[in-house]
Amino acid sequence: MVRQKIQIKKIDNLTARQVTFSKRRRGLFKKAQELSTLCDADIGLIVFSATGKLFEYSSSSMMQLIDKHKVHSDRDMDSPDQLQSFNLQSEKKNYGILSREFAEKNRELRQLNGEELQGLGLEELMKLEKIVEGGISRVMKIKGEKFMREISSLKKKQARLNEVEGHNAIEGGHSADSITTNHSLVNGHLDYIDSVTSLKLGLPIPY
Amino acid sequence: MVRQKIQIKKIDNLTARQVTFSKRRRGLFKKAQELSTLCDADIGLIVFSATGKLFEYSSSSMMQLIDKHKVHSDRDMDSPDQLQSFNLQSEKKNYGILSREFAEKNRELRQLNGEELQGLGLEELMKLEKIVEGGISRVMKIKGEKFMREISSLKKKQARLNEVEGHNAIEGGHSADSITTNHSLVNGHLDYIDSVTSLKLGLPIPY
DNA sequence: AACTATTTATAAGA
DNA sequence: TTCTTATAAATAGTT
Repeated sequence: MVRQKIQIKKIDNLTARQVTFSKRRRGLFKKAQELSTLCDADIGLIVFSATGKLFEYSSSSMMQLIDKHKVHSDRDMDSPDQLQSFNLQSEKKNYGILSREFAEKNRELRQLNGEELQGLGLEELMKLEKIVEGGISRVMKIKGEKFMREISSLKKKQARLNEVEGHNAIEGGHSADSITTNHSLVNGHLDYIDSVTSLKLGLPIPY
Repeated sequence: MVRQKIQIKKIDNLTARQVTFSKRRRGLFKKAQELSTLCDADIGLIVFSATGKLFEYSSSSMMQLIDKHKVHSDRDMDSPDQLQSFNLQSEKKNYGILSREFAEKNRELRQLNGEELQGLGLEELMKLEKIVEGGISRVMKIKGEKFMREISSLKKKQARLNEVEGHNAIEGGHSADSITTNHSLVNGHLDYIDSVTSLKLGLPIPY
């Protein structure tokens, strides 16, 4: 829609997805509020993020709205519902739903972990492999970035030490040559780690 | 907001209001659907027109979504509830526990998928990498075994065909030589597949 | 419904 | 997260 038109499909990059979620969520809520005001409509909007966080808007009361919705959709169910049996049923239903979702997530988790694979077909296995491969590459990418940052900070620290040592050396009468040599050795060592690490970790751009 | 910018207040003219309702309602539903797709969000949108007509959109099931919403909004309500309060409390406790476990599994799942990794330390990342590596190796092992079984059954089928062909050949007066040659070619072909497959799949013991 | 001049929303980048 | 900005999308008023 802007700097470039985008396809309406799940955004791959997590950060971009979160940013877009935040922006578009605001836009959506604003539009809902505007429609409600302009046209005197009763509107309820429920949004669960991928992480399960709830965002909601309601032009009146969400509870009332949901009840009203229930009436419209329940052209059938007309049990007498003694006392608060309804609430109990509802609680139990919630529990059942969550329980099933939990079992499902657990299964996914075990599958990603490489268990419970016997029942899957070749197609599914290959899809799973792709997913896990994507996962590991992301894990390794982040790990590599962390390594790089640590090494970079080590280098800076070393550079500062060298500087100080340099000053001391001059003050103490040592030659500039030895200082240079020492510096090179340190950098050489770290550069070696960098390249090896990059190779092993499959880093995006060797630092 | 176009030929002229409008104020966000109820539109006086009935016809204009109906037209705007129709246009903006479409826009709102489209935006909701886009957000759901782009950001993997679970969204429910309920709109009652001023005349009481219901319009709704849900990325999954409105019923489930409303139940999920109920759960989130019930982070407080704990009335004493005489009589069968025990069962209710117990249900709620179970529910709370399950809910937390669910959130935890969800997080694990996303981490295994390579998301939400920024907050983790080096140690944790390496542990995660080990887990995912274990996962992928198990996935590949199972996949390889499936391949092997399929190829094995293909071979058996081929062998039976050869046998039949052999009988026919003898009965029909063909030489045994040609049969052997044919058989070798078939096996050679399959053995080639086997070794390549083994290499690509990282099989435990090349069949 | 269609059109279109403008306003809004927003993707990408800082 | 928030701001900026170029561009896509939505839409108010008109036909």
